[in-house]
Amino acid sequence: MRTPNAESVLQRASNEQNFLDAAERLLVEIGYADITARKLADEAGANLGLVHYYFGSMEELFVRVLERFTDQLVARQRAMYESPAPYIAKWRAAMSYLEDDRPYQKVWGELQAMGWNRPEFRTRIARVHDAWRDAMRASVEGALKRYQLDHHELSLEAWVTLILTVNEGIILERLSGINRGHYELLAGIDRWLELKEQLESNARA
Amino acid sequence: MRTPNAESVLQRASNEQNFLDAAERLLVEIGYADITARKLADEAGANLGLVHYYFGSMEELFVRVLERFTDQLVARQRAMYESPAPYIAKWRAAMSYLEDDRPYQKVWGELQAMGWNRPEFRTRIARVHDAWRDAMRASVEGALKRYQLDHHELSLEAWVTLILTVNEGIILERLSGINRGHYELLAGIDRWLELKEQLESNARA
DNA sequence: AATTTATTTATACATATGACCAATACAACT
DNA sequence: AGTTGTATTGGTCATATGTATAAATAAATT
Repeated sequence: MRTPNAESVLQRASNEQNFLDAAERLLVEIGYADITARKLADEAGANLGLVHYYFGSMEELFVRVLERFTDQLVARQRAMYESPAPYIAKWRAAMSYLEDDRPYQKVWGELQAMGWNRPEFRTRIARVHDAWRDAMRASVEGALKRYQLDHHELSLEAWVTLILTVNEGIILERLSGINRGHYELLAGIDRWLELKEQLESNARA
Repeated sequence: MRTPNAESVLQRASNEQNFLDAAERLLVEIGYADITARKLADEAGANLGLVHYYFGSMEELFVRVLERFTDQLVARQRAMYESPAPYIAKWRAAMSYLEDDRPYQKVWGELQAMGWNRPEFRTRIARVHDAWRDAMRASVEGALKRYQLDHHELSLEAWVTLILTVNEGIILERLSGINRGHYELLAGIDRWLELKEQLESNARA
């Protein structure tokens, strides 16, 4: 008789994570379309047979990759927007992610592209978008009030959509190696936010 | 002796277009990753051998799809922005494309996703983005002057980037079945443009 | 130590794939 | 009609792929 003890359960989990890590690296390096069970085992430094021993099928492996990645993504977004920092700080934090996390964005892009042709994936990706949207809404609402933009033409939902789509558009362009105008737009928005912030703090003084 | 006459040259070209059309349909229906020579021949209603006879390889077939599609895309963008219509009309034309051309957008998305892992593709896609940007610049510049936005915080390049990335973000979200906030944002921008347009025409009167 | 279960390895297998080719059909020109 | 180059067809081939499995190895419990 042999029941798995705590240690071997941990070991098993760690081995699975090793495969998921390898899969993400391959998403970055070669994209989802060229990932095979053999390349994955190779990248993970493990035996081919383990892919199916652990995950049952490549399909299931990709589901696990998607689940782990999107869970992390949502957690990160929530953490960022839930902080009590002023909106401009959050904007800048989001922008620094945009700069630093190229591999992350490639993974996200590949997973989205997979979703375009797999309904199960697509619905999960749509849920992550919704979570992102929900996480940032309160923060944007506060900023609109603080900067007195809430009586303008654009509704809160419209502002949130604007911010989200600009972000997504920039990420998408970068995946194609396009950078033109990005710095100018982001710097311009930064200046604009700073101006609003100053106007507001002057008014309060 | 037999030299190909005009008719058979046309016939050949038409057969090739038939394959390219079939490839685009498959991009929409199943995505680039699942397209095989056999599925393509099937979709085109032609013999498998012809794929290789006409294009030499699948790789070359995809290059041809990319070339034809991007040429059409650039031509369409130029035609739209070169018209003498006021900016709000161009914006509305672009928005109606956004509504009507779902298959077009799926093809464009798939080609971009292919580009993420194929440098030759990526550079061509970047060129199309540049062409889009160049085509709209003069038009945006005119609008900024007309609506007296050119002395604001955002430079011309920043405005162009803003418009482009919002468009791309919306398209990207739609590919994942996401529509939240799109109507509100687009309607809000439309109202804002209309307001600017009215202010301007009143000032002139 | 013996037994039982979990893990790992190596290999096998049916199928799918891109590429290729020989044979045939076809159309144009002499 | 005969010749010549093109278009089309059906089939072949080597390789790659996902999955399965039998054998080997390791580890825990009795």
